[in-house]
Amino acid sequence: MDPDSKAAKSSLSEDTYLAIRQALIDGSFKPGQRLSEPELALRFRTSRSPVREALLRLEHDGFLERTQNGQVRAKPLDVSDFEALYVIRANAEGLAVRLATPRLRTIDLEEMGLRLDELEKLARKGDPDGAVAAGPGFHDVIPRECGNPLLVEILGGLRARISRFRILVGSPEYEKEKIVEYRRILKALYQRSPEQAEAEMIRHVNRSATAFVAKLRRRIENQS
Amino acid sequence: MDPDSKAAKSSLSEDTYLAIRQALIDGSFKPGQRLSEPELALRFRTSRSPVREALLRLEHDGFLERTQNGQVRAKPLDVSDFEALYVIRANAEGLAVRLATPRLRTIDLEEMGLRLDELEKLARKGDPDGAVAAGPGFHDVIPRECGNPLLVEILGGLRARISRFRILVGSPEYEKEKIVEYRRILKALYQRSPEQAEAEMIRHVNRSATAFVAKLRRRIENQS
DNA sequence: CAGCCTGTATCTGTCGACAATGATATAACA
DNA sequence: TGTTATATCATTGTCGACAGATACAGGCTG
Repeated sequence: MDPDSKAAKSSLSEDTYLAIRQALIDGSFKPGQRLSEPELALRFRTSRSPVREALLRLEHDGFLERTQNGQVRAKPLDVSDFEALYVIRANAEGLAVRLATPRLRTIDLEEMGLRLDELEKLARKGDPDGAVAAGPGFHDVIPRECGNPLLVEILGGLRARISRFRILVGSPEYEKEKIVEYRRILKALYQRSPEQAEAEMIRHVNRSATAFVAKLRRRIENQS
Repeated sequence: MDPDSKAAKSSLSEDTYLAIRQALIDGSFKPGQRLSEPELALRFRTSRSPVREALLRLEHDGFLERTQNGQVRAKPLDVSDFEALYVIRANAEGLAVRLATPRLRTIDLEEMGLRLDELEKLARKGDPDGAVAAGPGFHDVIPRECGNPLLVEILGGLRARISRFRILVGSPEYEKEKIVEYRRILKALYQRSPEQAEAEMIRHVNRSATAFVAKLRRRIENQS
């Protein structure tokens, strides 16, 4: 069997899609930068057809935009877009926990607890990279068990689009509040209270977003 | 200026996309039916390239799915998919009203009130088609004013996917409860209460969904 | 020196072609 | 007659080519 069931069959289209996507997320392709099909085809050693498909998908994913005459550019990173994304994400993450609450097995909660302890340990040692790495792990258990594949897909798309904004502010620094919030969510899960878990999650995501926007605004002010 | 700013520039890709999409929604292409690129190219008098782009977009839109070897089929209509869609839609519509509540001008509320009166009048006269036509009108004012373009897009996609299920149960019949629910939402809007508007909207969408599922289940039982 | 016109170069949308892969129908055989 | 092997056929992924459209550079003019 396929060890990774999510893996689409390898093809030039798929590879090109993933490569361009990565370049957009890590900033190799800068916001606003124009991307021409022949150039990309040359860069990724393929022809225009796979590039075209990749660009089409990325446009649909919200990474690219088209000028009036079909030219493609990396979507600029506006604060307003970020906020629009995050409002929706907060709601979606909230919905995911709410759906997941009755479905999570005790073993899942224990896994999340362990990851949380780990995260806290790393944070105490002042290891921000480790802390960042452990954070998403916690976040992945919930969609995995929410039982709604479409929601998982939507959430994945939102998170990917949001992750692009990190090139503006660097890696996220560790926040003490995060652990407190995670513990609150976990507590609500142990109490099997969907409403409370949802409320805590939404609060968590929103606070995280406002912190990010504040950082973003500082950056923009300093640079201008 | 372009009278319809949403109108993508006319092209074979776009036309083919819209045509296939329509065929999927109105049932000309049946759930599970296989769609081959050469065949579609022939049918729409174009070459495979525009067809390929159209199929790619439709796959991303959730109308199509691919077998393991890349062949494309109209996505089957499962009750579980319907429920997954509707859970998300309920939340998204709720979010949309919540965001729209402080932004709606009185004139918008009056417009919605008028449409609602109209709807009620048609319903009393026993004109289900008219009632159905007036319903969505009410629903469109809110996203239009919610101030979040991404949310509008997501909602549009969800509604389109859901609308495909109508081929299973025929046109929706008029429901008295709908008007009551609309009036409740409108009342919350007049009171400028985002939370209440959201709660009423979610309730409305959820009830509508359960009614639909019930109808669907009856159909399936009768047919089998 | 600024603004306009024009020619050039590039890009996108679309097309047909080809090879490799996989499905399908057919025929041979137990 | 059921099963298997085979040959045929259709389909997808990828490529290069072409035409129309557009942006850009450079020269011309006031």
